[in-house]
Amino acid sequence: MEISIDLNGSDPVFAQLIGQIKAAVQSGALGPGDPLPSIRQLANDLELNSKTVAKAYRLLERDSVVETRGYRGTFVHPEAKSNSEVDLNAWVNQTLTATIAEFRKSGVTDAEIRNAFVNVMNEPNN
Amino acid sequence: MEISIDLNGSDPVFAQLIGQIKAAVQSGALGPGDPLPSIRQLANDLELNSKTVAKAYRLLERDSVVETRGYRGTFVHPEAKSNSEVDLNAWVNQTLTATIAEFRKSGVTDAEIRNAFVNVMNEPNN
DNA sequence: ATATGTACCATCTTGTCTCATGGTACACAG
DNA sequence: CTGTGTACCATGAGACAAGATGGTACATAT
Repeated sequence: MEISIDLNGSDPVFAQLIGQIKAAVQSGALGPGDPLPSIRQLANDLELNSKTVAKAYRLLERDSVVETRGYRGTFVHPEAKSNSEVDLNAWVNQTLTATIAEFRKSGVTDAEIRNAFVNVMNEPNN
Repeated sequence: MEISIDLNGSDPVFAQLIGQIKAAVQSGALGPGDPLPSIRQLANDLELNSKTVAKAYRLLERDSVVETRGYRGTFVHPEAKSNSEVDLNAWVNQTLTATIAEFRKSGVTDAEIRNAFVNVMNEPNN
């Protein structure tokens, strides 16, 4: 499992980590149950902050590509391969595109859309 | 038609202008066909930049509260009263609230939602 | 002791958007 | 020549968030 990080790239580091691990899963380089390097270990190898690696692992676990077993470490999820193909962000992107297109078609200003957006995001609701 | 602007308020100036003109329409102080002060005139009276007043007028016309007749000036729209009750922003707010709630329910991070949002807003599509 | 993931505190830089400002210019009509 | 709305150029201040960093601490189990 070789991971290379481009600090000068436009993609954030944590996203590069996610992308490369997902790619390794899909190519078969990483199989179900395979152990991943520990957060601190990987951070040390790549000379990154442990919080950055932790962030990538946290998101990978939310997508069920990775499984964390407490103090025992992090492992590839049994259904990692199929789960790594699901793109939550693509769905969010499509939905937002359609919604915003409708707003604009109705004459709503981009500034108004952005304004409403931050209002909704910052509301104490759920 | 008396308009007072609070520079220290949290609401932006152009929004205060819109609000007060809509209020004047709903109270009957301004009736259909009544002329509004010209952009430069009002800007001068309130010691504002003409672009700020122009912004307010532009949005009022989009909402059909006001009618611009080219070089002749700006006038209250025939159906200004009913149109000034329609709240475009409320619709945007409700729609976004529902959409975002669904995202969150699916485990999407706020940071991811925000990221997707700015991507969609900045896309060169229409 | 050592190592696991995780949680909280915090700072800093970078980037982007809003709001409001200013200047200049145009076509139009009185 | 003056006044209408409108359109471009541009800039500055302020707010906000992402990304990444650092330190400290915890319960867990070997």
